[in-house]
Amino acid sequence: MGSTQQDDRPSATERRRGELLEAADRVVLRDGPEASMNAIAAEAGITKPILYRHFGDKSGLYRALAVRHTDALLDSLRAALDAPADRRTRLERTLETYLAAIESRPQVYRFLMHPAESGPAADSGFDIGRHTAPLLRRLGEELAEVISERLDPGTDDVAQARVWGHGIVGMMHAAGDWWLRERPCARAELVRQLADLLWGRLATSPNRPQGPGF
Amino acid sequence: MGSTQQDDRPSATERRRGELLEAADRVVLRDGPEASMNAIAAEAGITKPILYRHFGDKSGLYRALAVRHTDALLDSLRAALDAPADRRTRLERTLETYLAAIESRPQVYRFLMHPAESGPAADSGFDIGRHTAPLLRRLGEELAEVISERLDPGTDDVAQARVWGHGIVGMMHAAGDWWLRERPCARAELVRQLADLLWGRLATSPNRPQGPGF
DNA sequence: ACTGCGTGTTACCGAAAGTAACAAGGTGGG
DNA sequence: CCCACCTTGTTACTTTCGGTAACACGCAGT
Repeated sequence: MGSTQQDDRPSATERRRGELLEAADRVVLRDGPEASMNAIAAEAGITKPILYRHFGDKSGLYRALAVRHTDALLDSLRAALDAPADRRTRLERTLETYLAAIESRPQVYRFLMHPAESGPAADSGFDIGRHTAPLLRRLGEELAEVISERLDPGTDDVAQARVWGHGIVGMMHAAGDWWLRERPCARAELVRQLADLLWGRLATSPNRPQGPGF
Repeated sequence: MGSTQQDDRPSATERRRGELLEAADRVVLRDGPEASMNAIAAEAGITKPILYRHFGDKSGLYRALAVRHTDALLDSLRAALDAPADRRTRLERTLETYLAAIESRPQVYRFLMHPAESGPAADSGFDIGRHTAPLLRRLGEELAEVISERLDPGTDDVAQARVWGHGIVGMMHAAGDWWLRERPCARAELVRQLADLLWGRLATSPNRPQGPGF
């Protein structure tokens, strides 16, 4: 507090921190989320304690790393989500953007979804989902915002927007995860089928003629 | 091989294994997924090497544990999914069942979703999602089966059923995870809103009158 | 020149996964 | 009767990794 410097340009420390993050990024993308702090330090050309001075602990480093990628992905998704197009087109573009992202850089995707912060925290309280990637939560909230901005609030509760936001994001995530592993179809096909699902096709599809009914 | 015994009743070894699993279950539900093998062994009244003889390694133990709970949950979900009722009712009952399960035993839920198997495997290949809980995959396949059983296959590709299965499961999971953490509404409310979403309400809801349009 | 501060080091601690190597108890075959 | 054999159990060890203490260099500003 009280620094006369406006610090618009990064201080030396901040630049160093950025360099360390880039080194960490290289290692994590090469070795996966279980990369050791020693390996990261070695890649950066230094030793462990410096990492700890900058990031506190491993979770801190990983959080900083995740924020970077998450911000980048969120930016491109926001663009697709806010584009001036009709609802269905925007949905398809957003799905497309997400799937293209996870397809082109699966290691990043894997890291973001599985931070694997297995700290010896010995937390006695069961805070569910402390390990789940914050990316999905942020995305869900973001989408909820867009939904409640665009949809008539009289349509239903405002809470509906948040449920839908998280629900849709979860659908996208799970389908994307499965698709990335099994590659059962082209990306465009997946996009269309998910959009169809959200467009109410589940409700209107006919039953099998001779099936178990309903 | 070649045992004349039909081994319908559990052998002594299998019974022991079951006891160990129950002890592990107690510890994991008390301490979370980061419970140490020592702690589990202590709870079972024995020492580590025995656990390793029975389960190979920590992942093995956790897998065995997860299979138990997953099977139990899948059984109750199958019941709701296959019940003789109309499509919407079945959907709502299934959502209800799932949410009730994760609500009543959040520790089990947390364990199943975050196995945290951080083995020193040093796998050079990036098999995405090796860490994700198999529960969701199994559930997705299960639902896909039900969908393709019941829906007219002429409606669209058979592949559609799998996309929808995984997508719907992901929606349920993400919404449930968020709901469990924030508790923004009653369970029945959440069920209704998710069902509405899948019933095409996203497509038919009107825009805000003065909003950004579309 | 002295005082800080940020950067860097080596050397260590503690916890946890995983692994010998060895001991004890029961069981069937000679 | 006794010996091999299998299962259960132990103690004691290695390795790896997250995290920390203590110390050393370089470079501002006063």
